Amino acid sequence: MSAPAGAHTVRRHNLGIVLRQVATDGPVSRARVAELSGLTRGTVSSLVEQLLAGSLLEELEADRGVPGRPANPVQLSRSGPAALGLELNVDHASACVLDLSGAVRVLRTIPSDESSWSTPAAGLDGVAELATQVLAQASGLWPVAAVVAVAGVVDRAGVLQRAPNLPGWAGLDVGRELAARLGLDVRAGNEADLGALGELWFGGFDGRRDFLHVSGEIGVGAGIVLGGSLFGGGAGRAGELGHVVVDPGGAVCSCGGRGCLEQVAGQRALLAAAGVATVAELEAAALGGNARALAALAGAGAALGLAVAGAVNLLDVPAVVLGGVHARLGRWLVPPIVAELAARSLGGAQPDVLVSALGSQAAVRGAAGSVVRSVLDDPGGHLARWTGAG
Amino acid sequence: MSAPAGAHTVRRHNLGIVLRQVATDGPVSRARVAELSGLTRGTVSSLVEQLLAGSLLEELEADRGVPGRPANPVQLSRSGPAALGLELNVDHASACVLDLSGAVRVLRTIPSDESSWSTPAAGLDGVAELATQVLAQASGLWPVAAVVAVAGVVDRAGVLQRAPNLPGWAGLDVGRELAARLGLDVRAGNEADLGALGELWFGGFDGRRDFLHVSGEIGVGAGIVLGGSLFGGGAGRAGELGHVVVDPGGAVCSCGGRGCLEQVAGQRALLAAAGVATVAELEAAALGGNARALAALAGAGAALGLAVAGAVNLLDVPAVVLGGVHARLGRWLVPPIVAELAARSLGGAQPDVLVSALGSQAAVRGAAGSVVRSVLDDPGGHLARWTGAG
DNA sequence: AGATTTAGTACGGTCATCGAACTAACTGGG
DNA sequence: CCCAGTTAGTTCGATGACCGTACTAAATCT
Repeated sequence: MSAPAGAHTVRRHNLGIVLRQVATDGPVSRARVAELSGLTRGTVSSLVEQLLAGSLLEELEADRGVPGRPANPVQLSRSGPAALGLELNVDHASACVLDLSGAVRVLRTIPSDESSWSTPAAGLDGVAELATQVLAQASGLWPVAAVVAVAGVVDRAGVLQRAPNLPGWAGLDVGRELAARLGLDVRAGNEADLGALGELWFGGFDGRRDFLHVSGEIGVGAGIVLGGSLFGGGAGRAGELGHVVVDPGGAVCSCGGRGCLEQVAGQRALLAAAGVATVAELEAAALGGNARALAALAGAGAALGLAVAGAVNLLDVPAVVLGGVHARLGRWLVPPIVAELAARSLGGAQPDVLVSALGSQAAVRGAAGSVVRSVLDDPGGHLARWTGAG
Repeated sequence: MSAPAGAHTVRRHNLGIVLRQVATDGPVSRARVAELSGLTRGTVSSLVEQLLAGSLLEELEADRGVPGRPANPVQLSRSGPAALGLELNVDHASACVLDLSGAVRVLRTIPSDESSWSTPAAGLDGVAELATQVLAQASGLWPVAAVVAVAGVVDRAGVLQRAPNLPGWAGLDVGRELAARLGLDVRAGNEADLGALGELWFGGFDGRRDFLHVSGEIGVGAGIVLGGSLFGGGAGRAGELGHVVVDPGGAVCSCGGRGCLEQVAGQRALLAAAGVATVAELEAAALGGNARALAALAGAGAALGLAVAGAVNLLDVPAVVLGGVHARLGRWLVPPIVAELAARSLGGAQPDVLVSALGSQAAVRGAAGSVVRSVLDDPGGHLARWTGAG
């Protein structure tokens, strides 16, 4: 059953309404918030006062020039609570600080080849180190929480269940480990899922609230956004696209299966098939018309299309966004994907295939963004934690 | 943005809490509701009084025998508002009246071969007629709303988008049509979806809140329940399993495609393949070891398994429930489905394959149940409509 | 008969909203 | 230079709903 409501609940709810109204309508006066939200001006004033006191909002200078008493607009604070996003991937790690408005204040990515991070502990130390660095650079901001994107299946408790591409990491509670190192609340999430959220909030596909985000790194994951929120499936493990079988007789995968999608369309497999060492080389080869590179890309595209078609038909999703490394290779991957979808889509209209502008930054930004989102969703809870009892 | 909250909102929320507490804990005293819900006894008394006045609850005789002042338990009213569920299928129509407790008070099914209902209008009249009959039999109950299950794709506005098995019905706003005939609020929903909800609420798979319900009638649909509520996908059209291609070179389907699942596992196709006329005959033949019947069932099972495997992997659903006609044929269909799932399930555990006890009644009961649910979800709204302004 | 126990009611206090009246601060015109 | 007009924001009493506590009610147990 759910919790009983009281006056306190009402306050909490309305704090959220006001904060989100300010978030969507930029700098805005109390009077206008009242108009837009349906609350009275008096109530809005009281709510705004509390949000200002908790430095979730900040007041701007009065803007004169129009008749009437000048408004004192408020906006999301640029110097208060901040969101820390982390990403822990196979070949790189990233950290990113956002202010409440969602603006990127610091963002750093470092390579992390296996040699330098020989053990999970070393990797966690490395990420924690990176996090403290970016936080130090984010002057005037203090982190309220962090979310870390990891390349593996994270269960609802935050434990990394499976991570075929991060040997030795399975079973680790990454959130807890990092929380201990950083002295911050840290939750872990799937890299593909958080990438999808990053795309939703910062990707510039304005208004698209339903899509499937294919996140190609070493592995291949899919995050599903429906109705503007993440769809996790039955146990939060939906969208494990990387291990859909696209070639029953294909190469053996790290997951134990055979012919998994990521053995054809994952970064490592793709580079190997093209006979190059880096994504940049692959791009150059493809631009130069190299037949082997083009064939590898065509094969990857077809495999992606096959895997995505099933998801799209079943979930009735109107768009597919290519992210991660696949975004950089979009010009070659999109045509075979579109072709495959055309051949396989039932009844409904064929989904659009779009290319992410965020590319490999989607996951960190989504991770940080979900911290921002949690504050915006329940500012009352945030205030209680940080001013009432913290 | 969402609506501002006030004292009124709190009341509404708490009315729901109390009503649902009574719903789950059977006849229960005010004091116990207070204990369970976290509200105070005074508040619960006031809320219960309002629910009694609106005849959503009814008071039972005091139960003596224990020390202390005897409790005056309340329970969901058995003689107040009722829910009307309707089903409009290819070869039958049903109507069902539930009281607030979810108990079936009247349930009738009539055959509806194409000859008797030559036009949609005739069909609608027939269903309306059936509805008035069952309502007349439900003495002491007055219907607050109805939901009608139809064998086709219903969009969010309630319009029947596609109905390959109900020629001439596409484009019809079935809810509005029946509302006009019955003088009741009627919403339309997909038969497979409502069947899944029926299974969730009345199927006896206690505690299972995540499953895929395959509803086999003339067509084959799937309703997906995740976390105890229906998953509709991007545009509410998720789970159109019947037209997944399972045999690219197979028979032409009414949807225009080729080799659709329902051309192998739908009732009509299954009977044809087995060379019998009715489901009862098919059962008898299979029990008698008839080779053709067994082969038809094995083929249908394999095709179902293939179609379901994709859904199960993508959505991460831990169980599959066979409903409709497929429930009756469960003993022959389950083994090939299990085999196919075993061959195709990735990483996670293999889902259970269960057989519905409700069979073809799942959809009507789910339809009526969703009316009950809407009252339980927002009794304040219900009271406002029926006692405040109606 | 009185103690004990539990159910339900009554009442004052608190909190957050609303509506309306009020004050504040600016523009623009005479 | 001053005053009307306009819009922003605050103040204050009323309302509604909850909570906590104290009270009454109606049984069983000793």
